[in-house]
Amino acid sequence: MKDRPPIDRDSFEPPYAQLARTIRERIAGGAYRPGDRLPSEAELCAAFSVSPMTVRRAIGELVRADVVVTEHGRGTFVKPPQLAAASFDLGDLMRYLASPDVEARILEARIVSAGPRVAEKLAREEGERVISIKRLLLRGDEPVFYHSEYLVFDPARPLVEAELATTALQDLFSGAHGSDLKFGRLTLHASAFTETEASQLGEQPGTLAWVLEHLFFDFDDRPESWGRFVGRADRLSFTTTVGIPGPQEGV
Amino acid sequence: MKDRPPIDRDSFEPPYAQLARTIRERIAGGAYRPGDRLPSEAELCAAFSVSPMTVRRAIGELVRADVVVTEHGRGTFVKPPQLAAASFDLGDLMRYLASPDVEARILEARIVSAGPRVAEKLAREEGERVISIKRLLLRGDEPVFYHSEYLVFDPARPLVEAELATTALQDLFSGAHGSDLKFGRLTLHASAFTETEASQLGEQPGTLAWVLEHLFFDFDDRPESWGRFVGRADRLSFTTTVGIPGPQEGV
DNA sequence: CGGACAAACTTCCCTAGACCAGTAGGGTAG
DNA sequence: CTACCCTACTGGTCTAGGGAAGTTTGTCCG
Repeated sequence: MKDRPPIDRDSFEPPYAQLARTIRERIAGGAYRPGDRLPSEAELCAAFSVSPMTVRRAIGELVRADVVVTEHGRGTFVKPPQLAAASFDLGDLMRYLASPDVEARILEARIVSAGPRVAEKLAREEGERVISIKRLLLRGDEPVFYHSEYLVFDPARPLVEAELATTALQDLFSGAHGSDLKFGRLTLHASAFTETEASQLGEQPGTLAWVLEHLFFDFDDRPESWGRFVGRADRLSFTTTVGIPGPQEGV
Repeated sequence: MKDRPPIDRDSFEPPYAQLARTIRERIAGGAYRPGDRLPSEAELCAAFSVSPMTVRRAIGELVRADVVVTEHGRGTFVKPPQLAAASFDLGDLMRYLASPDVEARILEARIVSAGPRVAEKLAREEGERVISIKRLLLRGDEPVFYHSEYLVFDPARPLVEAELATTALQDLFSGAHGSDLKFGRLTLHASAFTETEASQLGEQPGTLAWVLEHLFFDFDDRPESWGRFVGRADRLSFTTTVGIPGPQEGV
């Protein structure tokens, strides 16, 4: 029962991370099973010759990763994998769309009069002027996403041409239109292509589609932009892992 | 410029949380804009009369929430809302399905011979015996999800009757079939109802559907169960928020 | 036998420093 | 003018404790 991996003080991996990894590995190896109590903080301090703060931080990492749960006054317990803890990350999709071989082609960019739906989303009056931008996202020569977006029209801040460039994707994902935005709300749902979308993407109307809707607000909590990405659903799925992944996981 | 909210030592909210909240509010209020540098740790220590560790913890929370980003040697900076940081949580859906007014009705539970697809998913030979369970999840009297699941058949561990009870949903989401599972992989994709699914749910075949597929592994990294939830897509969407939500957010 | 209480645990949060490492700016030697 | 280095400032990590608060257990007393 000798601790094979105590703590390597010369490693680049800081002690708290080594400790967190070690505990994780022991759980993955079955040394601690779901429901079991981990050694107390004091015991871990002694066993690994680190200070309480270091132990607390290591445990904190595991708590955040939903691997263990702490109960005040009772102890720290190993959690079974929880379906409810699952969350699907948009990061991979966004990084893919922001990659160099994906380009955005502007189909249309003009000032239009807000229809009822746009007016409601942007909290403006119907008929007010808004900027309409329609983009096609292509990977190589193949269209993968259709993007339609409406921005509130502010005469004081004329439409920046740079935002319309094909390189705007970068900003679109990292800092969306300058940095005057406070927060955004995203909604993912499944739908079917409309006529317009289908023709632009070269698909049949009614084909299964993902719709990712985004609504961004400025620092006065007023809607600033509203738009949606539409793409074929059968080419994209979201995958995630709960619990402690096996050895070859990580993509 | 007097700090109105220093730190209330008598509050139930611990200082690190008060500090994190205060900084968050200042960002939300526009005092610090995206790209701005926050006061340094030392300055925050002095301004709020707390120790460095407390400041670090507060900042750590904000980093984790993707509100700020720290750069070693340079400072801590406010992040604009990032699309790539978005993740869709299954928690709400799971809590909804686990609520008391949702019940699971067993349609079928028997031992079958593994077909090619099941055999591949469970890493077994085709023709081996597996347990097949089909459930209907009802809210009130209305079916909302169809659940099909295959478990490896282990004669040593006979099928627990409790797992088949209509109350099994609880376990299904929190600890899935005892606690012998190490991790699970979940995949979400959009699809259309098959004949079987449609008839069970009282829908038309071809209707848009969500499919949530789950594959659980035991502590030897062997697949233990594989199954999928299928439900109407037009009644369910996933919503999330990036950046700092406005005042009335939080559902 | 039963209930109150105290001790011994546990986690939680904090202090007040220390040293290391990365960055930026200014001054100096070439 | 350029290249270099030195210094001040930044976050990153850790130490070695402390007191507060929740839980469990066992003991003592009625």
